[in-house]
Amino acid sequence: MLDKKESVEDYLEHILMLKERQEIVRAIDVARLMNFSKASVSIALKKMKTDGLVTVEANGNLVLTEKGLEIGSVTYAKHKILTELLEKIGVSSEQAHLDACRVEHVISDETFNALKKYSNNK
Amino acid sequence: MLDKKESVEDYLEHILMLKERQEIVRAIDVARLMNFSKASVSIALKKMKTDGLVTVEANGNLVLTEKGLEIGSVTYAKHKILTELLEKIGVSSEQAHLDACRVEHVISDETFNALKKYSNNK
DNA sequence: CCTAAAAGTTAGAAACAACTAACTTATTTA
DNA sequence: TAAATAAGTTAGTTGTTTCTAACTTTTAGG
Repeated sequence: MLDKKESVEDYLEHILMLKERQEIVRAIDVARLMNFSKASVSIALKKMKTDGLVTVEANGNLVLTEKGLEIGSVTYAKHKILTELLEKIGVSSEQAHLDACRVEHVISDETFNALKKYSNNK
Repeated sequence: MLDKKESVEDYLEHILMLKERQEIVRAIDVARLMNFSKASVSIALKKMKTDGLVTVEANGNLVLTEKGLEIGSVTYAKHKILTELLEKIGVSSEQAHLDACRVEHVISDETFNALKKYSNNK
């Protein structure tokens, strides 16, 4: 019943978040941001490398592949729109963020598009 | 990372759905509705009995305890509101239903209340 | 340059929730 | 009522993702 999808999306998204504020993003940065052990991140990255979602440069810098970027950026976009919408209807910033973190993994493209459209029409 | 919460909520919610259309709800009905094996339902019910969420009558009828009813009805209420809202913004009925099924388990009370309020104010 | 700290990996374990297969118990129906 | 069908349980397995502990590798400071 449970997806592996969710976990991968989360990793990719957090890598992108880190990329917004630093050029070099290493496994340890991901571990700290997500509050996971280095071991968990290492294992997850191994799988994501195998699946062609990420590559690692000589200095440890994580680079998303086209595929990884696609998944990660869609997830991140969902996150932003959801947070925004929740805040608009009165949810506190922190809670909106937390809920968006979970909801972003389970909404369909159809719902995402509808939300995007709604968000634009204010 | 994944909650057991989600699974329990789902079972309780589906029992309630069945209660809306039939008086006697047995394990087999839950299994059919949720598309799970009898074994999975049996194990889940065992735990839910232990946790004081459900009781089973002599004829196999499942009865939610106060606690079970509380959790199940809140989940079901979330489901209904989410489905309604998604449909309102143009998501197809089927997809709205599917997404609600997943989102309902991960939104906070704060978000739920905000959505309820928003839903009432049209 | 060499040692100490930081980063990364591997091995092994624990939860959790689903599954199949095989079994028991209960209910129908001929 | 006996046989067949339906319902429920148990045992054992799988897959996923996290953890800790111990190890190796890399990086930096003195």
